[in-house]
Amino acid sequence: MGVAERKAKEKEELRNHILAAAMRLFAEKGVDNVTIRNIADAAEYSVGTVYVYFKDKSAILHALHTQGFSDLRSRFQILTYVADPMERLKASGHVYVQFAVENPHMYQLMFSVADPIDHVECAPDGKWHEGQSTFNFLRDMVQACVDAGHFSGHQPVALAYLIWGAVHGICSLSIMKRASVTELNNPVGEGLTEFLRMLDRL
Amino acid sequence: MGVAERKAKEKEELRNHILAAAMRLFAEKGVDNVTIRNIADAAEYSVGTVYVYFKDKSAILHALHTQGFSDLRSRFQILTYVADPMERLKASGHVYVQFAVENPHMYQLMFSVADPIDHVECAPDGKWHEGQSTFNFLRDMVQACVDAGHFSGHQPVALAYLIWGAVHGICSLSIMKRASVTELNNPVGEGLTEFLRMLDRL
DNA sequence: TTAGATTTTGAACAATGTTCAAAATTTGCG
DNA sequence: CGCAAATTTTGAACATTGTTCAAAATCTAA
Repeated sequence: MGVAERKAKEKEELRNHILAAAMRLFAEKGVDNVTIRNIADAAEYSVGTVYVYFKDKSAILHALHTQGFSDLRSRFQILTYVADPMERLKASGHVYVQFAVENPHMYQLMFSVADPIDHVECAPDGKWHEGQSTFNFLRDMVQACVDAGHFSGHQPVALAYLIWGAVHGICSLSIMKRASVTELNNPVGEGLTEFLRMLDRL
Repeated sequence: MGVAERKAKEKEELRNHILAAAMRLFAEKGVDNVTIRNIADAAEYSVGTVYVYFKDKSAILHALHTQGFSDLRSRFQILTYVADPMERLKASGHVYVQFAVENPHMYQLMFSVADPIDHVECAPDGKWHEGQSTFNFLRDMVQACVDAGHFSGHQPVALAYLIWGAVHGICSLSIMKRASVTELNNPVGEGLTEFLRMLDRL
């Protein structure tokens, strides 16, 4: 059945081709300014073909956001080589913030757009694996810090959520253009510095 | 000129009438699910009339978000009576979180939707007064804490931004349905507890 | 009363997500 | 190769959105 195989591969290739075109447009123009017709044009296929490979626009946005989490996780992967858990945790803060600042549109899609989660909720599984595995990585790092004697008096999982929230918050406010009121030159960087200084004392 | 006065009052009343209808729909269905036609229907006027009183949809969303900030600030007002600055700061965290949890759609509009800021940027002034005055309130509270001997080694404005970001982050992740992966019963409440515990030690 | 000003209307337009019958292409077989 | 069936691709068509604007309806003032 060599033909069936080749066909399957071609289908997958075209799907990726459309996705790549969507990603290009999207990184440049942001979620709100990409249309299905844009994507079809960029991929050099018709609108109908896009709908053969993706159920609807939410499916495309979900696929893109999945790539974003994949990218973020691969950046975290490097941190495995930082032995001290507290140093690893702080370094991951820098990695996270850098990812957000470098990919604001992707960051917005990953955390401030309803579509990807709506798509997940309608799936048979219903679980948000992208977010789950990323949070687990953070939770385990925090637990390693606790095991190393840090964060006494804190509840590890809740603390992990707070850490995520804090770093997310300073990125999100900046990306959503709410940080200008601080009149800081680099609110994200300075905010992170303050947070890491706090963590260091625990 | 009694007539001109009455006319002016009637214009303002109709504007508020439309806004009130928009607010009702919006609090119930969220930003993404309210259309101009919905608003016109709810206000019992035609689509065209809505456009007489508001330049475009962004103007409506901006007006709504302004009411949200007005509500939030009036909640903060009560805290003026908490004498100890550290207690005041912590109480304001609870007030902020409660506001967000009680008004998720409004919170989303205030911090995770581009429209209000776009509208501000196109205005003659160009400054985001709603956010500015709210941040100033927080900045002054943090400064009062510094004056009372807290937060040594921290930069007040950057710290204020971090505090805002942290509390915003735990609210935002929850409201945008990204917090389910923590498997915490009450991620917002537990996250805030962790944060206030951290602040207490500084 | 009535002419002019003001307010309100809703049909019409462009842009969007989505569908689907038909056209174009590819496959499998005699 | 030739050709029918299966597959893939197409783009016209539909519903819904934000938005505009000439006309209708209403109100004002003399």
